[in-house]
Amino acid sequence: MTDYPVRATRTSVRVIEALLEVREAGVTELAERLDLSKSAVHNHLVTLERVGFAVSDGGRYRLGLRFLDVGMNARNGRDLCRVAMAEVDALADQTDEMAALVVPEFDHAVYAVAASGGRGLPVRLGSRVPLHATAPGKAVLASASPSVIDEYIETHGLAALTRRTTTSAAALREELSTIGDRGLAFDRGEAFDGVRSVAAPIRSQEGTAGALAVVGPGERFSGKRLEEDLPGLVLTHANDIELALSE
Amino acid sequence: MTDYPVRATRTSVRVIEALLEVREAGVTELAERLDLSKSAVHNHLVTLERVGFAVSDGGRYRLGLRFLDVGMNARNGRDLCRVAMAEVDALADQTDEMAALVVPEFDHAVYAVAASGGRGLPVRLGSRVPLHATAPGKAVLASASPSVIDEYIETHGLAALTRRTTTSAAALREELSTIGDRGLAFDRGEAFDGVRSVAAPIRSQEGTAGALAVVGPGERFSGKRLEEDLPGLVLTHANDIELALSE
DNA sequence: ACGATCCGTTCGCTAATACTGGACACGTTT
DNA sequence: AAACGTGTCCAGTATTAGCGAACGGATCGT
Repeated sequence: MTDYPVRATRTSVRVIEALLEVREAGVTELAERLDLSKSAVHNHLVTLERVGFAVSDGGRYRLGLRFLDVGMNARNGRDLCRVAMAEVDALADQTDEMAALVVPEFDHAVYAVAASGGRGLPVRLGSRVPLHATAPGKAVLASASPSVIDEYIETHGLAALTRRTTTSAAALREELSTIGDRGLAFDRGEAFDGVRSVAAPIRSQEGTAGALAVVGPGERFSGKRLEEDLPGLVLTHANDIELALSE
Repeated sequence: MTDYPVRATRTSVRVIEALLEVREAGVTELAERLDLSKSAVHNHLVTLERVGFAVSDGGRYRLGLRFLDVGMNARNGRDLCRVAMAEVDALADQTDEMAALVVPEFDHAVYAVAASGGRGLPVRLGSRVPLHATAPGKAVLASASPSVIDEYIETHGLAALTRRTTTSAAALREELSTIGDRGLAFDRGEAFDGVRSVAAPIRSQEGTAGALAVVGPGERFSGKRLEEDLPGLVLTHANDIELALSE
């Protein structure tokens, strides 16, 4: 239990995390799972319900949709996300694939905006993936300074998500360097088997703010389409976002 | 400050709500706004950051995208929402308008699933609207017992959001009755000027669980399309959802 | 139909802590 | 260079978070 200055808040969050896992639970079940007294859990649940973060339904509790509200507001509160929405939509439309804006947070790549182009794979908004195993993640990482990259590798390691994940620090550094030069990153099944993606970094005055990506199945992401067509579209829209951001 | 059993959690939520309003703020600004000491706010912010609910950027704080993650998980954790996603997509596709699943929570209508059919109006996921002024809201309300309806009217009143909002209790009760009979609700600019919608309740074994709706501009929502075509599609998909839910 | 058993909730109690006010360190500004 | 502004840290105390036991209501098995 590393230093949480406000312990009660940490406890409430633990309750939230438990509800995240089990979807729905009673007081007793949560108390056992969290190793807390029933009354403590009850107090937290009542508080969470009062603020809309939990809902009770005849003794059983689940998470409230207020999280959706806050999450969407948090996202829309960021200039980059608001600006990127139209471009993500356009990219999804033109490619007929899933397009997304990814933003780095706590050393992870977070899907902040997504649009499924009809037949595209679904990507859960808000989901996190490691920076080293996905095209947008690498695009973001590539424009960081070498020392930051080293630190990232050191603290997080390079976990193998699939057989194709880059797990060698040297190989990753090399790849990041070429990504930085071209302004384009690829992922060929490195995070999920059979899922490929193309991404371009979005740069603002204070460094790289995120990445624009197209994600799709290996069957459709190959050959000239993967090497030229998709990269061209991604680059165009990434540029548009950068332009819209600067003014 | 009505009874919040865990006061510290309430305080953290107040910090979150403040950040929701101002998007980005420093410790001092938040302390003034919340009438708390700087150190207290600082402690809450550090705790919130540790759990991913806030991010600091050189002294300034904003909400973390973890809210998006939790919110999406909370939503997908509900059978109704998961089942409805495909139908909402299909409805948006067929109508080329914004389609949405609305779920009641804390006496409000919450947009839980949404799909913009290309040219549809955007609806913010997680946003709340009063039950009495929107088609899906009325659809949900209509299948409640008369006593529940009376209680709702008594506690919330019938605020006029536009000139067309139904503000008379008698008129609302009458309308709800016909909505209950037909299984269809309409909204002609009652919540937002120029915005109309058609909705059908989704009924499960334990009452009405939500409503399926199509939302669009008055120019396209009129005549036979509003009266027959859209209602037909909404009813069909609402039925499909009920079916998928029951097994 | 009726105990037995489970659950959510309530109620004191006490050790732990959330908040205050003040001091510190750092960056920018005047 | 000094005067402000900021975010962060520190000690003290009134507050309270969490515990354990008891209550009342529902559900189960018999």
